[in-house]
Amino acid sequence: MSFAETFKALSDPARRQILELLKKGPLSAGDIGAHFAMTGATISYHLKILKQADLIFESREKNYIYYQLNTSVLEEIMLWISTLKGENDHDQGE
Amino acid sequence: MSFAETFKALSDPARRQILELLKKGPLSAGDIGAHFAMTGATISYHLKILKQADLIFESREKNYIYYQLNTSVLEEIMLWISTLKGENDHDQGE
DNA sequence: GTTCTATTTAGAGAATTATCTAAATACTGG
DNA sequence: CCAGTATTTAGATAATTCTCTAAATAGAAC
Repeated sequence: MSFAETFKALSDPARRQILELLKKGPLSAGDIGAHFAMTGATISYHLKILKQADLIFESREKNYIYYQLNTSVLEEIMLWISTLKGENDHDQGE
Repeated sequence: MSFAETFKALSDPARRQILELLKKGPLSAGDIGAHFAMTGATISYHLKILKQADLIFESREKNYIYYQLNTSVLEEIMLWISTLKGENDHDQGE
């Protein structure tokens, strides 16, 4: 939810990779786990953190939980970085 | 230097605040420290991490070390986030 | 309702990170 | 060179984070 939470969530390589996987479309927790050498429990832990940071959301279907990228929070991060770069007032980077 | 390093560096609130302070211009380590309830040693620790992530650079003058924002790495982060959002091929967000 | 599959939660341990105090380094200016 | 100020480094500790195993929950399908 908070800014700090989002940055923290993005700070882990595994979590960033999960986001990259989800870029192509929704995946179940199991599908995601198949890409990593981690137990399902650990994947679940990372998914929880991404969820709390609002970077992903889930939808349940049949026996599975599908995870999906939520891009709206990324906008906020972009804005923070832009502002830091001094591109506060104008919307066009140079 | 690496991507991972940059995100890690950005994940700490104090370090983000340091970057925000530096937005207005160069500051000495002491000046930066004056804004926080931390010892100088801890500030130095955070500065080192920001430096290693290439988010700041230093220039020595007299008895002081001045720190300054380095925006070039921020571009890379922005790009990564843009790509994640699916704005890969076109440079104009919608 | 029992069993099977998918996922999460709980609890514990190892690794990493943030912080402190004390000491070291670096530079200034007499 | 000596004394003073600014900053970093070293070493220790507390807090946080990542990971695991084992157990719990949720739903599906028979």
